[in-house]
Amino acid sequence: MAITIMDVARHAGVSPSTVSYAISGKRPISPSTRARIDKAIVALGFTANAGARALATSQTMVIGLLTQFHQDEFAPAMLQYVLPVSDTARELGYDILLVTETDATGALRRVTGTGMVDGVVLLDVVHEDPRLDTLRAAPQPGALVGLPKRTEGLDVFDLDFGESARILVDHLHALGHREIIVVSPPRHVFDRGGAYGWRFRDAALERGARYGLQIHPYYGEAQQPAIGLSINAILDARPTATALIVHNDATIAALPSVLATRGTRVPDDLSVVSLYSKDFGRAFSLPYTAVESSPDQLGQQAVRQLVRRIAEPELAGAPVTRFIAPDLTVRGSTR
Amino acid sequence: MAITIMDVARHAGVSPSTVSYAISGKRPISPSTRARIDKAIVALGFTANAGARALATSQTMVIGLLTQFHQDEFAPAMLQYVLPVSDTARELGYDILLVTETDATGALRRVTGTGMVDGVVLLDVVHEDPRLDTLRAAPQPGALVGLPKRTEGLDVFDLDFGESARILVDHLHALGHREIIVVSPPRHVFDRGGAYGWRFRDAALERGARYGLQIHPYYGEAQQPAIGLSINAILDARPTATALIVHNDATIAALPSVLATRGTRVPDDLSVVSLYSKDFGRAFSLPYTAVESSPDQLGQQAVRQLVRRIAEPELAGAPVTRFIAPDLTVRGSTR
DNA sequence: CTGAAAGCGCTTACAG
DNA sequence: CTGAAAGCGCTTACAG
Repeated sequence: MAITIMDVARHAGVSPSTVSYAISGKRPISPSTRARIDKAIVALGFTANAGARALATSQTMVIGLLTQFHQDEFAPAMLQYVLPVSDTARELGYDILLVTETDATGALRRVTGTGMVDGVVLLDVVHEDPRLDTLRAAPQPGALVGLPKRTEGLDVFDLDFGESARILVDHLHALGHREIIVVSPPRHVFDRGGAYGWRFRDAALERGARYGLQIHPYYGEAQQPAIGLSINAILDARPTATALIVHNDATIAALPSVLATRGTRVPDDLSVVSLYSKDFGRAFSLPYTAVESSPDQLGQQAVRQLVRRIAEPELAGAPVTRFIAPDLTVRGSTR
Repeated sequence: MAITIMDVARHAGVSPSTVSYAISGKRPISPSTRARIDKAIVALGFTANAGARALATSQTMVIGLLTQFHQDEFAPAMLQYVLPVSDTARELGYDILLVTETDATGALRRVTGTGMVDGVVLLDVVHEDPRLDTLRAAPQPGALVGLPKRTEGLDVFDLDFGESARILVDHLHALGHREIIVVSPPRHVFDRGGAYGWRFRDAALERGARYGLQIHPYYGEAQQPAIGLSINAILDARPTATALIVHNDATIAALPSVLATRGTRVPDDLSVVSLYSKDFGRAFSLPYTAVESSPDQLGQQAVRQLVRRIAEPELAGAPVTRFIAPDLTVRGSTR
């Protein structure tokens, strides 16, 4: 049906292999032959069949993107990761197969087993992620966004949550705050093994202890109206606290309206700092001083490393675990 | 490298074709043969190579999902469409190739030309969408989400924005409101040809005129702080208006905080109605009576129709343009 | 500089 | 009920 390399060859009066070489540039072609081939390609509107090429080369030029949408997750945060991965992949010549199935392990087995992809990026990796065994057994390489318990043999990329917490505590400490509330992700994130929760919280506690600060850690909520109720309860319970560190997407997104309703002014009544990306902050109009969570850098680095491993396995070297250095953006929400 | 149908055949002591038939079920296999084949498949961990299968059958079992991310777009709204499309596709046995390139037309040509996909879903279709000519020329079928000017030969799915506007005007009219503000999408959405903008606004104006209401249409903004400034300016300019219809994702998301800051109470000082999806409302904790924008239904219907056209082209019939019937959810934001 | 041929791993008429 | 063979549309050693 569609037009093939045979059609182009006939039209140009050469053999199919010559057309193939002309396209790939893998061997010299005389100018006149090349011209005829180019003309034929344009005239017939030829594009090489991806399946045939994949079969012949064992390369699909497709990367699988494995997302996880927990039912209780704050959805708007996900797209920030998907887009940079997709854009970086395309820059490097790869397309993205988006895999959103609930049965993530089965899905991973499927896309690697069928050879649909040359490699995979796993998003939202948790402490004991069931996908990792499957990934290790797969013939294709993979890159993780999110730090699991065991990183052996895997390329891992994550924000440095510990350092992020220390930067925020340092910032508040330098301003003279002595009693600080920390709102973590919801409890179920900890239960599920989202290590970023305790990595951030524990670092904040430790740093606070070193300075002799009072740090009050709380689990946050993921949805309204629970968010508003919990913030109000926490602030009521800690009337002498002067600063709030929010490490919770849903809570920080709702915070402006929660505080406005409560009549709490930032930074006059309360200093607020957080951790979110530029895009997220813009979407939700967040005015808070925050560590940039850099989903674009994470996605980009993961894809680049993955492609390196796909393209030149021998040169890619030992597995890496890379933490993005946090970057504080001051927005005047602290006093 | 990976294990093939030949390996399975050898292991089971049958021919490769028999293995293929056993897997596809396209011809009867004796119980004992079938048992040996099944055992071999499990023992070797065989999964058919997708590229080879695609080449042999000219079916990839992949659907291309063409998204458009306008730089000024309100990103959190996009994922609502992506997920239902992906989930529905998987239910029907298809994977999703996610295409996010800025050069949407070129990308569409690429994925259809290489035969990477069996069909495509175009998201966020505008009035004069440059992708449509390419789609019409492609050998694969496509389904649109969003109504273009010319629908010839295409399957189109969209919310009934006209009816949505009428339902909201009717609702306010029945409550006795006589002067109503309508906030539309940003002007650049109209400029770009996002027909949902004027379909909604014009229907609201027409309906209002029929009842003898005063309807004040305004373009909304897409980002803070412009959103807050514009809402404040509009409300100041129309002090006698008693109701606000918001057809603008970014504005409705910011409205609770804008109104709280302003000291405007809903519904005591102002009745507010809008148009957004359940998930969107939950993510942003929106308390407004609204028409449900049903991205899940749109995505699902588009994929189902597309798969019908892929699987049985002759039975799929003439192209359809289908409008989802709007559904009002009353949340008590009107008086 | 170019061509003929084998092969990638499946599916599916064609035979029996 | 099963097998041998052709073919899907490319790529790439092998020859010249």
